[in-house]
Order: sequence, then structure tokens, then C-alpha cells
Amino acid sequence: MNWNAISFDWNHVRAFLATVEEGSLSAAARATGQTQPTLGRQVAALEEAIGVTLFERVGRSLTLTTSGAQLVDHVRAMGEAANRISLAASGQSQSIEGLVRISASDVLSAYQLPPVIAQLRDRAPGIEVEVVSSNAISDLLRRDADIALRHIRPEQPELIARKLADSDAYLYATPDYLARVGNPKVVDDLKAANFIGYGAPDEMLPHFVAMGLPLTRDNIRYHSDSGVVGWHMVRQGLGIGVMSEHVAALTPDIVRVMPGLPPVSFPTWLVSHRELITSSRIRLVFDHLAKMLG
Amino acid sequence: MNWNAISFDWNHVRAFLATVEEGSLSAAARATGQTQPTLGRQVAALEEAIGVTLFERVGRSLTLTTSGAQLVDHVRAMGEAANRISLAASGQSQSIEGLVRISASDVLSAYQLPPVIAQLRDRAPGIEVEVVSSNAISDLLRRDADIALRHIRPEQPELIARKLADSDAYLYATPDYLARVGNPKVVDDLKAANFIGYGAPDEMLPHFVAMGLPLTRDNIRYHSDSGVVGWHMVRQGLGIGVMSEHVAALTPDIVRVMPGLPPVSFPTWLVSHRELITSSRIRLVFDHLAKMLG
DNA sequence: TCCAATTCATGCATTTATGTATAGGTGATC
DNA sequence: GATCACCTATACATAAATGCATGAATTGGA
Repeated sequence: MNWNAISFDWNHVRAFLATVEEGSLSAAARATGQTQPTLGRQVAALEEAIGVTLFERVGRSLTLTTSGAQLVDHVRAMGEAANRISLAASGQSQSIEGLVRISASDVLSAYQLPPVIAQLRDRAPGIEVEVVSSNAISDLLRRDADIALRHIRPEQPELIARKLADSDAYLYATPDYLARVGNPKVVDDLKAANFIGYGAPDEMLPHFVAMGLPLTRDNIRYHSDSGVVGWHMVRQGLGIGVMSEHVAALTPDIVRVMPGLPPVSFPTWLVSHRELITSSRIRLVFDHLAKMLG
Repeated sequence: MNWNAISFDWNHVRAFLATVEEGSLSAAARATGQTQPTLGRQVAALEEAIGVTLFERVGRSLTLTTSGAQLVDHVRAMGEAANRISLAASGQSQSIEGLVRISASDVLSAYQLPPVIAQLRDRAPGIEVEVVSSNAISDLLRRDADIALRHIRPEQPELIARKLADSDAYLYATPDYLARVGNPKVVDDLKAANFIGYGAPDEMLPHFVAMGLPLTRDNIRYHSDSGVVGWHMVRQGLGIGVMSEHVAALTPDIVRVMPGLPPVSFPTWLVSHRELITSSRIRLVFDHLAKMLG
């Protein structure tokens, strides 16, 4: 190995990568927990060391030079290798004490996870649990969480997934609200009802249509990014919402809309990283979640 | 990107890599131009940062732990990415001044390269040339050289190779030595002659046999790793040696053995790295070598 | 068994890098 | 066009890493 060729400061490469990814020295400083002068000096030092001008200093912002752009792919590869080192190192941990981060949708996090974690506390009191309540998908690859609960099967080969039991979802509302819309008996009776959307309304509508409901965009008057907020709208009598029967069973004063309507079945996947699952701490939480939710 | 996961000191990863590759902290320090205490502290800091004991300190030497061994692949990948950054950065250099390192066999380096470099000096006086005279093959991938002259076609896809003219090699000796072995006229007359081997004798013998010479291992009494040293043995009348006609033509007082014997033809390849050849300085030297030696 | 060579660990002075505070400049918005 | 928000660059005091010198321990060979 010719060590001289790679004798530039590797931390400066990370500074360059962070600056490219975050868009500015200041943003990179915020993201990495360093300061803007430090990042600026590190990038300048890297330019000096490898003899390539990476950024064009024009006005308030930096733009990549063409030379710099041709290095970015290799720099990203270096960052990904660093990430794999971090993953593998975490996977080597055989300590039964320490942090495990679980990512799940906010509904799962709020209604189903707490009792499961309570049982885990009795079984492994040394484990610290952080619930990353997020409806975004890309948590595991970004290393924001160690274990994720998802409703779609992950495709990445570096992830391992275990399918839990399928759940059934039904339409729910308050008796009060149902009376207000005339106690619907057939799907056509729902044409005048309000439906609660989780996420963007355009995203939710196809699911309702797939259930055989004759709805249009106008039926979704109230919506929220948060499933918990949406469910609270249902509980306040603002409209009809979809919910898994497990969560609905935990909610008093809520009734099923048209009990004859067939349910929507959806899967739940327990996901982790191939290299992380070798950690006995993460493995223990993974198996506990599989047993309790499966 | 979760920057927190890769917030360990990346230079410490290089220290770990160097220690694994070189076998000890002291050897790594010598190889990387740092000191042994620095390397030791860096590896210890990395262990602390990622929570993995990398080395077992037993006696005077360190041995990888199983945990450490499982990180090595990822660490190597990071080093290779760093190497590609270095390559790409060198390739971005559009400066016509600076160092270009040429790797070639010692015979080529000593007899054929100097006049070519003299012409290059007149054409591009700002270019500094280092001739890495080595019979080892793996120079370009180790980044010991920017351009290499080889007699076998390189197979790696990241290398680019241009074939130069084929050369003819003949047997040579001093008239004095030929008289001593009875001025051989047919190949069977060579059975009692001494042949000079370049490299290991077992490696050289098959080439002589392929030329149709009825030789055994006993015919190779004098040999050297260095082709230049071997050729000087021929010039001193120690035996018969193979040499390209170009080099032999530069050597006075040497005659061809049995002029009727057909030559051995061998190719010469000019090789560089795909990412390096984009450097105008390296490109210029590459093209000059191709023109002068082709 | 002893000696020489080589290894890793530690104390200390010096060099180097970092953060804080601040100045200077640019682009978007009202 | 003035203001605001945001960016980068620089000076200086402090914190951190490095190299040197040295010590302690182990291996291999005479």
C-alpha cells in the first residue's frame, strides 16, 4: 500500500462530504455538530492537500467545481464505507445494556408500542429504548434507527425483514357523527360523509376508492400528516377514519361504520440491518417485538 | 445522512488499517510517516469511539480480535475509496508542471528510458520525472507509479493499456566466451554453455526451453533479480544471455549467438490508470512514451 | 542463559486544530 | 431600495493532538 497517496486528512473528506450533502458550510456545521469556521478550514485544507479546487466561492454560497463534482462519487463511497464500519461495530456489541432505537409510524408508536416496551422493561431492564416516531421510510439506511416497523416489505438486500401477522382495518366514527350523516347502511350513503385523511388527501383517496367507497376529493375535508392527530379528529366526531381493529379496540366511544363492510388487510414487517442484528441487545428487542406483535 | 453515526475520527480508521496491513504499530508508523505513540493512541481512541476492542495486546505484538477482524473488510473498503479520491484528484490536475512517476523493468529503465526522457525534457521542461525501476508488477494499483511499461497485457478494467511495437530478443555473449565454448553452430552445441538467468532460475528455464534450446537447470549457473546485473554478467563473459536487439545494439563488444537462430518476439504495453490519464501532465508523458517507444 | 533487537506504553514540551466572537458580503422580500 | 436572513472569512484564546525521549516487556538466537 502506498500510504503517501492517502495521507490527506480523512476528516477533511467528511467535511467536504457534509458540505456537499447539506449545501453549505454553515448547514454542514449544524448537521455534524462542528462550527462553520472549522468546516471551512477543513475543506480549504483538503483542496490544498489534493491540489483540486472543490468549490467556487461566488457570493454567499459555494458551488461545486467540475473537478469537485467528479470527486463526489468517490467521497460518497468513502462515507458509505464509514457507515458500514459504524454498523458492523454496533453489530459487534454483545452488551445487554444500552440504547436501541425503534422507528414506527406514529399510530403504532403511540398505541401499540408502549405496552410492548413495558413488557420488555421487565425482561431486560438494562435496555434503553428510543422510539423514533416518524412516517418517513428511509430511517434504517440513514441510521436514524436500529429497528423499524413498516407496512410495506423493504426491498434492500442489506435489510432483513420478518413478517408479522396481517391486520384488518375498518372504518370507524363516533355514534354521534354517524347519526348526523343519517346512519349509513350502504356505501352510497357515505357520499355525503366527511372522511379523515392521514397524510396528503390525494394520497389517501385511492385507498378509499380501492375499498369500494364512492368518494371524491371533496369527501376528505380534514387531514393531517399525523395518524394520531387524524384519529383524534375521528374521536371528536369530525368524520370517518380508517384504523386497524387493534387500535380501534383501545379507543372507547368509537363504533364501526357499516359492520358488514369487508376489512382492508395490511401486513406489518419488522425490519433491521443485517449487520446490526448480530448485536445481542438489538436482537433481543427484535425478537421481543416479533413475539409480542406477531 | 446521520452524521452522528460516522462522527468517529476517520484518520483513526487509517491508523487501524495501516496497523493491520503492516502488522504492528511500529511498522505502521514507519510506513505512514508518523510515530508509534501516535498510531497507538489513534487505534486506542478508535476502539473507544466505536466501542469495539480491535486488538488483543499480548506480549510485544498485537493480534486482531474476532470483532476487529469483522471490521477489516469495511475498513479496507474505506481505504480503497480514499485511494480512488487520490487517483481522481491527480487526474484532475491540468498543470503541465509537476511529478510523473514511470515504472519499468530495470533494463528498460537503464537503457531505453533515459534518451526518451531527454527528449521529453526539451518538450516539457516543467515536468519532473521519477523512474521507479522495479520488476514487480503491481505498481499502478498500489499507486507507486503513474505510468508503467509492461511486457504482459494488464487485465484490470481500471487500467488502460496501449500496445507498443513488438520487440525481438536474441541470444548474446562476448566473442571471447563463444570461443571458449567452441563457437557453437547448432543448438546442441549449447548444451555445455552457461546461461545467465534474470530472476529465479526456475522461472527463466521454461523460456529457454520454449526457444528450442536443449537446456537443463544446470545450464543456469549465474542469475540475478536484476536484468541489468545479468546483462553485465554477459558483458563480462560469464555466459549467454537473452536481450532485446535494441538494448544489445547499445552494448559494444557483444555478438549474437548463432545468428541463424530465430528471435523471440515480445510485446511492450504502456499502462496507466483510467482516472490518472485525464491529467494533462500524465497524458503528455504517456503520449510521448508511446510515440518514442512505439 | 544471556544479549540484542524489536515491540508497546507513558511523561512532557511543542505544534496544531478548534470554538467564540465578529466583520463583511449577498440575495430575497416587502 | 432598505431590511432581514443567511452565508463565508478572519483574529484570538483555548483545547487537543503530535513528536521526542524514555521505560518496560517480550521474542529469537548465540
